[in-house]
Amino acid sequence: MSLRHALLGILREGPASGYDLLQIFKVSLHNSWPATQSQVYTELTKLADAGLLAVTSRGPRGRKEYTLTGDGLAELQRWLIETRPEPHRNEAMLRVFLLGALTHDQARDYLEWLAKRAEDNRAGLEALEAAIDWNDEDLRFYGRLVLEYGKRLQAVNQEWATWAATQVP
Amino acid sequence: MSLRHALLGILREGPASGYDLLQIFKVSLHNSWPATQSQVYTELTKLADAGLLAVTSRGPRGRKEYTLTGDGLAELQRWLIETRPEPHRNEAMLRVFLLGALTHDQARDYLEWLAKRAEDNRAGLEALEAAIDWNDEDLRFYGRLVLEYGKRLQAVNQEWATWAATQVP
DNA sequence: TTCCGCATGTAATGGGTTACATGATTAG
DNA sequence: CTAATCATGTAACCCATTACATGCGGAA
Repeated sequence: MSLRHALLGILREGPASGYDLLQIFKVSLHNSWPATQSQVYTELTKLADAGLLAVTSRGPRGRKEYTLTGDGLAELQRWLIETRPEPHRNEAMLRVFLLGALTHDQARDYLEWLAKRAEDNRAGLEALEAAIDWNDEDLRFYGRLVLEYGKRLQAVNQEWATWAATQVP
Repeated sequence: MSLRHALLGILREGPASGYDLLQIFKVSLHNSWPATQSQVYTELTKLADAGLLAVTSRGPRGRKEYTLTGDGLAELQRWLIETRPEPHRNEAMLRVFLLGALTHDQARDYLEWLAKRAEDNRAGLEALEAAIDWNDEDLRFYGRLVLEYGKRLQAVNQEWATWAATQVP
């Protein structure tokens, strides 16, 4: 259950509405933790019911602004300290594992597509880096580390996929 | 719905029981696509009902051996050719994003733990590589590519996490 | 006044995890 | 005989995705 903690974490920066949070998910968090509109709104309601968030103001069009409570911050810290991430699924690699079911040409196509996607992703991250105005806040600081990771990861993805395509007979 | 295709793909190598498949998931596939016992058995039943697999023999203790059908192979190929993987969630990075909620010491601990885990994973992959007896079959060939990817990925993970830990004030 | 963007909510469905439940066979 | 391993199945719960459904406010 990590969406919950992602929301608590973003709200640590300051109050925001569900709509605001969705925009943040679209730009900064999309690469590490995608979330849908439906999911965000239902989770916010649950978090407010549980007392981890509070509705602190209401605006036009039914807009509700949520603020992190003391309990919410405590839960976020507990989760970060007491639990550790599980290794995650990698569908791209599962597919490589199964490529023996295709012809060599088809397999090579897939690997070349992976290389291209990695290159596109890398370019997207460079663009994001240029677009963000970096203040010295905590989230910006750690966001920078995540961005650096993304760039390194996409570089490896691209190098590996390019190499792998040459290995197919 | 990828577990379905993972099962079809493994059964392309030859008939196997649910129990056999679980062992394969434990050793070879655990890193790219973990699956639970419960999930494997229910999915096998569904696949047989759909005609993508057939029960071709029965052994002691109710053992059922499943064989890939023509329809099953066709579905596997269709999935590999017509669909492409979505980018996946990365909980480890989500956590980095949220580390501003902790003290610098606690954040550094987490990053150092990540580095250590990457090192352990890498060692595990080396051991796996040494343990596998490599025949020249398709699945072995592509399995080798996946293994190479795993090693490169863990190397980047380790380098990045080690570097990131030094960046924390 | 019309369209776009803001803004929220819910229902159906599917996949994954945990837990429960059972029992046969074989090696020591 | 007894423990470990082989072997399968099901129910409850949670999370995520897709689709449906609604409506206000501001800009042109």
